[in-house]
Amino acid sequence: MQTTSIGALSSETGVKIPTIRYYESIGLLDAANRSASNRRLYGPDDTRRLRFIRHARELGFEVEAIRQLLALTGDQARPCADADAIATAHLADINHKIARLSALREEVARMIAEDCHGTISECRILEALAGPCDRHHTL
Amino acid sequence: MQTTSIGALSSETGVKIPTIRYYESIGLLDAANRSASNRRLYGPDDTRRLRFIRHARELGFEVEAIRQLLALTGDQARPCADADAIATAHLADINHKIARLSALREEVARMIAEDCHGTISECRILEALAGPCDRHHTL
DNA sequence: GCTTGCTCCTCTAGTCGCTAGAGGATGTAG
DNA sequence: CTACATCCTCTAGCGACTAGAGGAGCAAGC
Repeated sequence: MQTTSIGALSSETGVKIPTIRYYESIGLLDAANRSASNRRLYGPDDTRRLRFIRHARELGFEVEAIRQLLALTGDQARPCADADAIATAHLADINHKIARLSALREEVARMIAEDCHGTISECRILEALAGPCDRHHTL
Repeated sequence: MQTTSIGALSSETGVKIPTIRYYESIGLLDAANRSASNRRLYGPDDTRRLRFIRHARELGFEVEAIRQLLALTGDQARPCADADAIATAHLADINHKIARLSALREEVARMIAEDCHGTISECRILEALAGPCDRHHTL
């Protein structure tokens, strides 16, 4: 049942070959069965699992969180409040990041808007980065 | 004129001591003068420069961008269009990150809203992560 | 059968921006 | 004089990969 090479798995899932090997090395993927010539062989289950991992990574879940989610799938009877908790914590984290980036955008945009009049010595961007108390000094 | 220890510089600027040494090692800060007993000594210029670096890092500028900004400050006559270009590129990057995180937030929020009814085997979160074509299989 | 070129293997080291720790020297206060 | 704080250098670790060396195997064309 295991006929897929690592290269085929890679193009099926969009995960690079070294990354697949890396996932194996950290235990996110089980060690693959090997062919007679020691090449890794994969089956459909591996494709699904790797797609799950990739998708979760794209959504910004950390490897540790993915490990937990995968562990949950091993226990069909367990209440999925656990998965919910992981996702909810992740959502809070996302909101936090967005808030910080938005504040940052304001600041950088303001910096650019107040731009300069020709030379570095008058540049508002560098002044803005130097901080409120340190204008007109050398860096 | 150079009387400040690394510890004092650290508490003045909020940059941790190992980080200051690290900045020196990568050339963001010049190698500090040393006391008779080989301790680093800093003056007000270092404090300003380090504050600039810290502020720019907090704003998410990468070390390489900061290096460029600092290089600009060395040439007072140069048009600050360069600084503007760096900041503008950074702003575009921030906007891109915000857009991606917002899309992500939608997806994770939807995932959570469609939550489960008791057990893992029915959990929408895990299904959502498995992707559109891979529901109801083992991972 | 042989060569060419692709894929695969393992292993090590590099990326970024720090952070932590070992092990030792020096400075300061009581 | 004894603590203890602060400093020094050096090495290794973090997360999540990525890149490269050096070698083996495999499939296709001649």
